[in-house]
Amino acid sequence: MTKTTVGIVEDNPLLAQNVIDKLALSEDLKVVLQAANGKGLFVQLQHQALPDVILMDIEMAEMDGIETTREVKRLFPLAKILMLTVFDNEHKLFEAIQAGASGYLLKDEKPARLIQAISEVLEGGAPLSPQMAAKALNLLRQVPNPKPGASEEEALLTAREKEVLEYLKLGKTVRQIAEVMFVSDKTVRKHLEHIYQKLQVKSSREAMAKLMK
Amino acid sequence: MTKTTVGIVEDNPLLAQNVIDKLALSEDLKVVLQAANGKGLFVQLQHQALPDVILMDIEMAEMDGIETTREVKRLFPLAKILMLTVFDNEHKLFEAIQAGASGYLLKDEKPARLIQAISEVLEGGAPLSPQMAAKALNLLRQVPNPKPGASEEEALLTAREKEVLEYLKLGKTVRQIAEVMFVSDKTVRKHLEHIYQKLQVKSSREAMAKLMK
DNA sequence: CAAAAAATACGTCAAACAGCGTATTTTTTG
DNA sequence: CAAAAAATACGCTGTTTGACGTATTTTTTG
Repeated sequence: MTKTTVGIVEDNPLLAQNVIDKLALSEDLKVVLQAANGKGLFVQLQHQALPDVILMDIEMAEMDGIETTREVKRLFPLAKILMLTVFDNEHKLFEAIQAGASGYLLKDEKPARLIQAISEVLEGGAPLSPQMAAKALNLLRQVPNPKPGASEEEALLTAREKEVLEYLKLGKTVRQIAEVMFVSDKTVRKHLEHIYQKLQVKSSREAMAKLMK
Repeated sequence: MTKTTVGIVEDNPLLAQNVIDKLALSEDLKVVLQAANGKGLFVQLQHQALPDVILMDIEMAEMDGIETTREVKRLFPLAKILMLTVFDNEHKLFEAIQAGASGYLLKDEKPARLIQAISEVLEGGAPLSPQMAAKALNLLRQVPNPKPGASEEEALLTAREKEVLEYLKLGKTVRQIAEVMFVSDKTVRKHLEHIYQKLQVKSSREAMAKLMK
């Protein structure tokens, strides 16, 4: 089995080392990237692959964790980002989630919990410390409509992909779409592949469901 | 230290016993109340105190977990309620949270996790299984309208058909729908046949397209 | 201009889907 | 109560879809 690659974005060297030490206890993890802030992260991502999981500090100078998360998700919609923080601030939690974070932990988590959280994220779960989960639920209860425009995700699609999606939403089959777009059905299927990838769904139905709310 | 009192509301005697067995592994817990549904719970609450935590099944006849939770919270705003379910249904999760649940776990949680979850709840936390947490975050990101829109053509459908259609609109596969509805996939297919006939469409996509305008 | 991204296209495979027939049990209704 | 409708379930068949991999051409962009 190949190791899970991990990236760390944290501006305090001591805390960064602390996290690295915790991760070192697992055989399956390998820290392949370390940066002190968003800028540093993007510089490094230009000549190396995206790690499977990124551990992101929230409080950073230069380009903070929220902003960085938003940008990473924009460029790599499938990126998995785990926020780490010392403060359990409800507003930050909300922002982080909106930005696309997959989980939210306190920095003093035990090594085992941190390692477990990483595998949870890879399996599609959302590791939250109980206090954070409580705040998340609280937000869900209170806010009847905290959400502005829905499909931030559609913006990730290329023009052609959006076009395909439009026809999909009209209930057309692949063949019908291919005809009206004057391309082969293979091409339409390839577009769909990319669309599903970006929207993180596995079927046309899921895609439609996601887009009609 | 005095023991934490626990109540169990679950209409399946086998599953209830299963939960009781898990809780028995902890010295600090004591099951002081057991009911098969909301009605039963309220009858018992008339002559005994509210337990520290209530474990509540979602799927129940008579008075289901969501409705019961809403009522319990109305009468006892400080009650701590942990939902237990076999299905990871996003809609139900949302409803449960709105109703006031403090946590949401799958029924097959390991004993240790269940016991831990109970203490988390008492400490103000919100234990969620990772899958549930992921769904919660998802809801937070794109706060949905859990309101079913009634159209003219939908009126032609039977109750069961409408139910199938709801899941279809959520992007579920036939298999997933069959599981949630406790019927075979053949039955769901048959329902779909009838739905398509009545809506005069030939595929799930067309059906969804027709319904989302 | 050179590199990167997008659009195009083909093939293969397994899973999912839709249509059709049939049939039993439950529920509703006249 | 008896008839009708709905819900349940199985089997069969052909079609469509989704997930891979690969590859060429066109467009965009730094």
